Amino acid sequence: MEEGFFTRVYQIVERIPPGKVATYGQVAFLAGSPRAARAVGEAMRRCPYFEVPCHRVLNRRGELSPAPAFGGPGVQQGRLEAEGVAVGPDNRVDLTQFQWDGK
DNA sequence: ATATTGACGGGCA
DNA sequence: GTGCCCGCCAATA
Repeated sequence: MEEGFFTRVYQIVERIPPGKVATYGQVAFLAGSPRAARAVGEAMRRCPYFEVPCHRVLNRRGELSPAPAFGGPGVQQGRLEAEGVAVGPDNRVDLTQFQWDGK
């Protein structure tokens, strides 16, 4: 019963606890395709359900996704800070401190 | 069916 | 540490 690669990615993203963030590569790895980070980005861009905390998924550098894609500047940053994630002045997060362990 | 795109990752300068 | 090139996977036109 394969519901699609996207659905699997959404399940993993929903597993990310508040106050933590994950990289596209990590989600792709948990999804079963460690090289499908790009496909994960597409899934996040779609974000069909609001239950999917796509704002917690960052790139390998801990940079937040393009603000326009989130409906406006500061949206993703505001959500992360509201959960306890410190966002730097360059819209970056310290992955060494906030990256999800995957458990 | 093929071609192009896209919220990416790793390696090297 | 940042920036550029190439490669990977899945979805869309």
